[in-house]
Amino acid sequence: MGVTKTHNFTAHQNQIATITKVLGHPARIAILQHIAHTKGCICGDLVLEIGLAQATISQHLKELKNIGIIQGNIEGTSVCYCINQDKWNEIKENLEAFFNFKFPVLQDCCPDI
Amino acid sequence: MGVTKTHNFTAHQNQIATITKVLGHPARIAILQHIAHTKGCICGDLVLEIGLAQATISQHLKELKNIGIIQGNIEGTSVCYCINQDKWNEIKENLEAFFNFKFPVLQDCCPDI
DNA sequence: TTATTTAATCGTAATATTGCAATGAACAAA
DNA sequence: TTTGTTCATTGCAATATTACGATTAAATAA
Repeated sequence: MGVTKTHNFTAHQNQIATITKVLGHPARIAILQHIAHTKGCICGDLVLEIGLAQATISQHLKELKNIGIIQGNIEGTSVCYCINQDKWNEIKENLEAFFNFKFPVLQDCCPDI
Repeated sequence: MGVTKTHNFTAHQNQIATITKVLGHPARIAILQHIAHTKGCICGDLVLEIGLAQATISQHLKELKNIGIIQGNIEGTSVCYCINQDKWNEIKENLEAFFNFKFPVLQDCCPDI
């Protein structure tokens, strides 16, 4: 146990959960914000900015790369990370679609009882 | 070592991460969708619908309650869960604000190199 | 009262995540 | 070449999460 039963859920449910799971760590939120604001930056910048060990930052970057929201270009000994804006927008729209569910008007919690 | 360094991050970063972390499991996405579509339902319904044990569903419901996105009303031996629409909208706007970051026009990844 | 129903909680096992030191790989500079 | 720089990967320890059986608690029904 401890293993999520992915097969119990729809592809869409798993997709939303995969994305939000990656977003579900403050270091990764901070990394996204920093990269977005600086138009790309190398990993070393993030170590100073965020205050976690280089290995830890590298691991968080890997997870962000996994869902495609960032990409890295090698530049000599550095790596330049930046936001993949297409993927960013795709994820944004995906979450918006989830949250834009139209509730029945004036829904109460258990109104009949 | 397995413990997130919350103090390294801003309150806003932690807030976004807390919310997305809770959303980051397909069972919880499925639960939200089911509750939203049925205008509230008891826990037993979810066990049948989702195919996890009652204890597991109850645990997921607890996490959703923790961020306030659902609420439960006791009705005899049952509990009626429903979406807290105010909180739902608050979370929605929170995530939208995060994703509505305006990137500099025509940003390339490392355009100068 | 004694069942029955329903959901929360407890206890536990399996697995995942977080974080870091150490190491490795690739390149640049001397 | 050797040395230094930068980031990825490995290996490990600590902690968190997921899942479930068993139990408990609370309300209802018989």
